[in-house]
Amino acid sequence: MKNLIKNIVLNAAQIAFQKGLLPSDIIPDMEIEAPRHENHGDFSTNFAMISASVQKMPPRKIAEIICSCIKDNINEYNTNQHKLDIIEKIEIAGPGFINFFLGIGAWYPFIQKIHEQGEDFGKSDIGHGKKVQVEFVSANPTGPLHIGHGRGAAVGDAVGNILAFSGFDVQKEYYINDSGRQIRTLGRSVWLRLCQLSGREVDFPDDCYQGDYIRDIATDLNKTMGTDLLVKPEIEAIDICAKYAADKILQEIKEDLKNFGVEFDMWFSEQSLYDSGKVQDAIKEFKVRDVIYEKDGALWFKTESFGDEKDRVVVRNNGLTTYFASDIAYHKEKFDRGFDRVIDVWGADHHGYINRLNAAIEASGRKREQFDVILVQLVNLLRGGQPVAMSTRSGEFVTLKEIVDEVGKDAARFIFLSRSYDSGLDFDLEVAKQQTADNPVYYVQYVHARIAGIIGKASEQGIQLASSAHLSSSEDERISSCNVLSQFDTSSSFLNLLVEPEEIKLIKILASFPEIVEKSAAALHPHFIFTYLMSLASAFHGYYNRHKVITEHQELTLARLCLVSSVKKVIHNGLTLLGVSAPERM
RNA sequence: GUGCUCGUAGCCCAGUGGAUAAGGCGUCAGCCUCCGAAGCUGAAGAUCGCUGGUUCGAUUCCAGUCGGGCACACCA
Repeated sequence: MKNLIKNIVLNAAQIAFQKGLLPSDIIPDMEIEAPRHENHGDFSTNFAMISASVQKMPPRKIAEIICSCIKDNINEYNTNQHKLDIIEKIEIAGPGFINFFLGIGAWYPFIQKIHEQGEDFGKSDIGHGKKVQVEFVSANPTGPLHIGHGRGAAVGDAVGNILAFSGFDVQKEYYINDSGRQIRTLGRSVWLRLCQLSGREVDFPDDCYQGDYIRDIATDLNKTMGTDLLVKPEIEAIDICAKYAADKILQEIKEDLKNFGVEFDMWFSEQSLYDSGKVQDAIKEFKVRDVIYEKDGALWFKTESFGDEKDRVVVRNNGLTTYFASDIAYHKEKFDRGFDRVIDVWGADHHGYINRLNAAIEASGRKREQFDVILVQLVNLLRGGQPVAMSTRSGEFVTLKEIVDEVGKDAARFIFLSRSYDSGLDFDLEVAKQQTADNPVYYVQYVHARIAGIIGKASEQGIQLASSAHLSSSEDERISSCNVLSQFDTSSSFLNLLVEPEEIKLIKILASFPEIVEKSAAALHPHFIFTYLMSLASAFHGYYNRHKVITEHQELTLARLCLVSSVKKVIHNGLTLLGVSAPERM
């Protein structure tokens, strides 16, 4: 629809130039937008205002010329199968806006489109099949996932879904930090607990992992191979403990994510980068590119010349590589695997690493635009308005699993995606659990279930979705009103019976879904979908309370069933992008 | 101290250059003999932190300033 308006304006500008009404044929990049206020029309363009300087004319004058050219040709646009005007009125307003008022006939085709496209409505190809990798969560396998990981998981997963829906070839990946000191610390923590279990007197230092899950793992290990382990040399025993524990914790992380509705295409091990020599290869490559130098017995990467505040060490003077070294190798590896674009989702506390990683991307010969970091701000966990005390050091924290168990996957994900990840988020367990208006997930899911109820009721009354639904045995297909549409759209234009303001408003919102998805994909902001779903839900509830879908008048009933089942489909599509289910019953 | 980020109604928050700043909570007043009240309608509530700049136009971009959060290792 926006494109149509744009073409109309472009066309008019052409004609105006040819007729000599406008001195220049330069067309600046105009915007077509849906104005906030209804009395400013359905679409509006700033064409006249941004053209003022090139045309050397006042904006309102340009707007008048464009409008008269459009009006001369208006009949070209006003033909469709509903025999209703598409362009009803054009106005000049304010400083030079050209406002388009569409006739209701312009909107009915969207209902048909939604029914034809179903789960594909909203899809686009703006990604042109580009390969994109979204890496998220990537928590160390040294302890269970907590609420912050949950937000990152919800954001990363939704961004991946939205990009895939927009024509990108998306891979979701989890980077496993299974190398380095924290894994050794994990091994030591388990081993010390194991020693305690066998009755040895040992100190349990502060820098070890304190959580109860360490004891549980030690207990397991004690049962299976406790005595064998205790006679081994300490270093070897710690190594075994580390492997066992990391593996076990990773399995639990996978399980928790699965229960949270997140599935990764790839689990990538940091250790594998060392094993395959890729970390050393990357360092060699950087030496060849002359972006690495030696100082004080360490190797430094010249990140400062790529915009970082200072250079960074990649190999320490004790010969060990830093975490940054494997990160360089990992990101080089990502692009070597053929991704055109790489997106990392990080906790906001890591923002200090963006510059140095950007440096690594550029030094590897990639463009900075190919790499995005999504910084997800922290989550404050509350219960009934009171902060829940959490301390990693003491090992006392609420895990993602506990949250999902308590409030459910849908409520948790929806709340995580309800705000921009740029802002901190208060997550109140009591609110998330309540089935009240405070809890937005029910507000939206309720629409879906309510419509399912209406369609079921209509079906019971024999209003027909059922008779035309041929022989389908599945309930979903039986209640689908696609069949109704195909039965009617060739005959009378029964959708014309949808004339209530609330109905037109609903269709307009439905029609804007593809644009919202596109914006959401371009900005990498899933909460646009959230906001959209809330406004669609609100419009539906308002409509529902004012008008009956099932009426005495059969064609009107069918038209309304088509409308509400369109709403149901779009709600479903939006919720699916966010990883939230759309229940038939609640 | 340096860097990043956020300041919008009593509280939470949307709005990535446009016209009269959108919702929700809370408060007040209403709506179920009727397709699901997990819903709806109405009222009150905002100098968009402050000061400048860029422009036809700034909540939005830039600079400065104040306030909150975070980060500033040869740790991961």
